[in-house]
Amino acid sequence: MITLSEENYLKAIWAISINTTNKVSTNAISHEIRTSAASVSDMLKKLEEKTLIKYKKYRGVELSKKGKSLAVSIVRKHRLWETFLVKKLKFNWAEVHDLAEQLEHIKSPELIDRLDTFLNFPQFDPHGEPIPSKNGKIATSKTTPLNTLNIGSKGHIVGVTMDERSFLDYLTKLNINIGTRIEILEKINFDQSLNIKIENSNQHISNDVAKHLLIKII
Amino acid sequence: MITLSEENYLKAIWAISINTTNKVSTNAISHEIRTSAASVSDMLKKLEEKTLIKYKKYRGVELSKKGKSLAVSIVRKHRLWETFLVKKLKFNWAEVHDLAEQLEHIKSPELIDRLDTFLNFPQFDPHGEPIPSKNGKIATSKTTPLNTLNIGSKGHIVGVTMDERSFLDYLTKLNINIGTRIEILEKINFDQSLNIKIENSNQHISNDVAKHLLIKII
DNA sequence: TAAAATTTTTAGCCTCAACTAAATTTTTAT
DNA sequence: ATAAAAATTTAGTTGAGGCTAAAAATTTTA
Repeated sequence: MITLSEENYLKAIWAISINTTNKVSTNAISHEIRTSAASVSDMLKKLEEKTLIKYKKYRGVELSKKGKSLAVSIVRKHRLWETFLVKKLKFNWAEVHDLAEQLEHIKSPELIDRLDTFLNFPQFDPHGEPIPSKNGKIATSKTTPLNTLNIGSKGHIVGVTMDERSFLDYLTKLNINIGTRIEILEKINFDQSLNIKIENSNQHISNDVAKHLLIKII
Repeated sequence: MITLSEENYLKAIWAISINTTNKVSTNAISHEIRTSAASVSDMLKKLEEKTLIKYKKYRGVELSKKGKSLAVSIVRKHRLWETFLVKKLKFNWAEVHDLAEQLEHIKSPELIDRLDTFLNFPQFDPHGEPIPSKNGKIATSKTTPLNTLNIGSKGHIVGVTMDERSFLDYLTKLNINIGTRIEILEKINFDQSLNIKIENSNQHISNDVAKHLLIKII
């Protein structure tokens, strides 16, 4: 049986590894789940023991086939629950992350398939992230982080790659949501910040914010 | 912060204490949650420490006001989740207990109130048990266990007081559900078993089954 | 390429919530 | 009213999953 804590480690390793081709380091994991490197080291031994990861001391870690499939199934649960919370219970998108962190650990394959059916097989969660299918497939759409676009580019927001409450609350304040139209007006060379047009008003955002916004270009 | 295990103890103590006026014994709890009496003894000390129960060594236990209110809120969550699973996700009533045991521990008062609203403030769960209101009120309707009725009594099933899967599966096989019409035809003196009419067919059930069926007499 | 800095692991300890075995208290029966 | 039985608590372990401090391995830098 896999424990709640093991599930969180698998999810963290998966989340880190989508952004790099390298093996995942102990330190990266300890940052991701806010725990000590020593605790991570301990846990990696247990996960290796259960053949959920491939791990050589000091050499980083990657998920095994079994580990990856488990990690993806947790992500599927997380995103389906978020969709339920927003679509059916009328939570706003900034509120649902922490709740979904709890709900994703409920054990029942039957439950999650029925939830999927009830929600009519959604493809994306409230933050625009793709919901893995039952067999582990994850839709990818050609999207670009806002900070990499050129001046004059137009498009609309299709996703965010950060689910911290403070970030989402800030977006809400800026009137940015999934589907919002956006245009790059100016890039400030000094700090890579951007002047953009959001629907019909002009705004200034930092590079740090821009890099977490995914745009579909028109 | 209250732990998952502590929540289960409070719920168990509450469940036992609705059937007796006496204090709840260590042994009764150990049976209810299938653990050793020694473990219960340990836990009672912790709950007393947190002022969730009133406990004197060797003298049994009762819930404090705070403990009772917590226990009832867990029962509320359990029954609302069961209602959701049956009404919205189309599970059958025998399947939902174990799932609700997991879901009842999700921490978020906001979530459970929204779920209540989404379900349109149900009064009873799929087993006919009353759902405590937000402020802890529990509806009581004058119902009678089937085994205490006299020959000739007629009524219909309004609830069951046992949620083990094997029991509910058996009821389903007998065609017994919430709302089913029932009439007492004969009582066997030897073992207190009953011949009853269910809708239009005659059946024979043990006293052990009958005592967990709640009837509203016509 | 050797020293310094960084990363990772090991060692030892802690808490929680279980367990068994033994001791103690309470209840029941003779 | 005792002795036997039953119930309960205490004592001592265990395993998960954290932690800090110290040791070891790897990487960076001068």
